[in-house]
Amino acid sequence: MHNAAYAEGLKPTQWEALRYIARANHFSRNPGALTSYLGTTKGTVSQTLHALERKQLIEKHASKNDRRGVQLELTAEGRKLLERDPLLTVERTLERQPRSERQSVEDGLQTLLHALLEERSGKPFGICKNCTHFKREGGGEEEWPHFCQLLQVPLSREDSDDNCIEQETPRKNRH
Amino acid sequence: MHNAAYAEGLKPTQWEALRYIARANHFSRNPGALTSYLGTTKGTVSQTLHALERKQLIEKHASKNDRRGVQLELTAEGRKLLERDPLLTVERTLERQPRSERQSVEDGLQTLLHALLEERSGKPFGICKNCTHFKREGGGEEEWPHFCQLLQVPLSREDSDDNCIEQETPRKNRH
DNA sequence: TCATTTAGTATCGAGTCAAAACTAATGCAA
DNA sequence: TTGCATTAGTTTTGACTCGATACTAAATGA
Repeated sequence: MHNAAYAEGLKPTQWEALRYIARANHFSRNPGALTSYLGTTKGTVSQTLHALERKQLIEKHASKNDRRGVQLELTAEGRKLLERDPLLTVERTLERQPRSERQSVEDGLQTLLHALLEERSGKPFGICKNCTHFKREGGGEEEWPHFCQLLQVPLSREDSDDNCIEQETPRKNRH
Repeated sequence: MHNAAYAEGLKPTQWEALRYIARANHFSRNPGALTSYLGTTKGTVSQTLHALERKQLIEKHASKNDRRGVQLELTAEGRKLLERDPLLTVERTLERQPRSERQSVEDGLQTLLHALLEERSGKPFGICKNCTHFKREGGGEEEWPHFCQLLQVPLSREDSDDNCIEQETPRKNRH
């Protein structure tokens, strides 16, 4: 898999960053959140983003609230390249397995991931709307129907379906 | 896991190479076989081995039969470092799972590995003594009890238990 | 108001990656 | 036996990752 991740002239980390941006909600679409997701350093991420920018796969915009902040967005080209993501092969292979077998692999890997994260004191990312801070229909407006009680901001439908760096789920099976 | 593989001042590839050398039988303990295992290029492997040599974790010896060849061996230090292999964490985590769950993860990943190898036209490596060319008790001598019918050479007990680049198993479940 | 914190960039040295050019030994064939 | 192709491995180059360190500029807070 490491090997496959050198496809299309990108490096493994560049693929990871591209995937991240595609799936992160807009609070999480910045260099800082990506740094925490990748578990690396700000400097490295800055360079990776610079490389992706040169390849015209992403764009950097100024953040609205914070003039230091950078908002990351995929370009059309970036979105298109993700259709040839080498990781899709894994997905397709898994989909060819019988449902029960696939399920047990997924469960096993999920457990492994959480154990590894705990040991490395990393933070799991998760879908916004599964979060303890998510308040359905708490936003009021049509375009921003939901609400985040942690950040105290209304949420769009898209934000709710994407990954968030602040996501917190009540964890079962902790030991 | 990618992240964890930067432990102990080594890079992911250096760990892979170290592990490989530790588990390969002596026909396979050379730069060429490692290149094929890693699915990369000779040049890259040459540099990685050079780095490991500088760190005194491996040694290069002249090959007996072929004066171009290089025989790779772990140093005592290299062997010792492998006891702190970051991948051992994964092993230990898996061992904490119930047997049935662990088994299904292993089966799933095995399937995934073969599918991926096939797609990338890579060659699976395997244990020498499970090979179609392996002839038990075909060597005659005490120190070299077994025999490889492909390479036409006697095999030591250690060689038989290790991975071989030439390994071929009669595959079930091919589709 | 001024010091601290936070968000991100720039630069450094070690190392990976593929590609290409290289050396030296081995095989093979006329 | 010569001579050429093949094979094993090294070296170099340019783009890039990685952590560490030093930096800039904006935000925060006492």
